[in-house]
Amino acid sequence: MNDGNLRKAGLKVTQPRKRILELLDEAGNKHVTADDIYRVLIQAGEDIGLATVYRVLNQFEAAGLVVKHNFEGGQAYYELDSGDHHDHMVCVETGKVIEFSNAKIEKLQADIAKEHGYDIEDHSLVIYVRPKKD
Amino acid sequence: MNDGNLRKAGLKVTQPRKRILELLDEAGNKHVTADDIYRVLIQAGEDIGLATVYRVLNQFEAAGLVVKHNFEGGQAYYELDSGDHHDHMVCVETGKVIEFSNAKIEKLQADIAKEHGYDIEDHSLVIYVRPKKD
DNA sequence: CGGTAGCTGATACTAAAGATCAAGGCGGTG
DNA sequence: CACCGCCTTGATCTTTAGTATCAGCTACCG
Repeated sequence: MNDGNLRKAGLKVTQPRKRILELLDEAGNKHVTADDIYRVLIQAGEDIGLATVYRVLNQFEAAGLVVKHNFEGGQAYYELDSGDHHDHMVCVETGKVIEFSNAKIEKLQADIAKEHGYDIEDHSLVIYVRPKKD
Repeated sequence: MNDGNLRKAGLKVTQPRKRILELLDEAGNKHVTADDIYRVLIQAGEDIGLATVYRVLNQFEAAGLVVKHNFEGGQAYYELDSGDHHDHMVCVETGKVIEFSNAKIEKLQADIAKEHGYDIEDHSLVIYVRPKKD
């Protein structure tokens, strides 16, 4: 069923690509690293190489199947592209990631870009938070 | 003159630290990498190690003298902390970086965090833009 | 001026990610 | 349905950003 997405992207429907897509699907709106994916698949007895995971994730990103986030910490995080844009709030204590979207903020950004003579290509907003003190 | 800032941060006023501070000051609101700094200093005939540059930048960041940005591309960018918070707009065609700040956006972010039971610790907003078509 | 705590540069190391390449599998053609 | 070309794969080596280590040096307090 997901095979169609791969074909549309001009990618052969291979075992590793199917597995990785599946896994991203199961992860839902959790954000995983290339290494997370690799370890889970190895654990599951798959015969897969880390290089393949990186390669496939890049292809998925280029194809628009997947979104890549560069939070702090050096590692890239991936999630399936659900189509609806959203931003992220990361708790610096628990590491929890909350997704949100706010039309007003989006609008303000577009306005700011326009003021400077630009069009928005993309944007990345990450709010780092900690639990409210009682 | 800038020595005071170093002392306040509990750091000895050493040659490498003075040089790096100076260089950041000259850079103004341009954003430089650790490697940029290293290369410029070596070029200028200084006897400095790359490790020192990274170490000092971390200390400066911890002391609040410097702000570290994680744009896309894997390398961290640094700039002197001017005190007034601002966000960044990066032109994907020219690489130009424009700083801006918008009180409404800041306020909306605080509201969103509060709604979810969090306080804002920090945030990072980068808008990727391209010149408006005529 | 000394003594010492803190700093430095060289070097070795780690981790994330990309490049390479021989071997293998997908899928179009007959 | 078997074949063959070409895309893909896994293992491995390489690259790059950044950190850890450690012997020697230096700022700075008295």
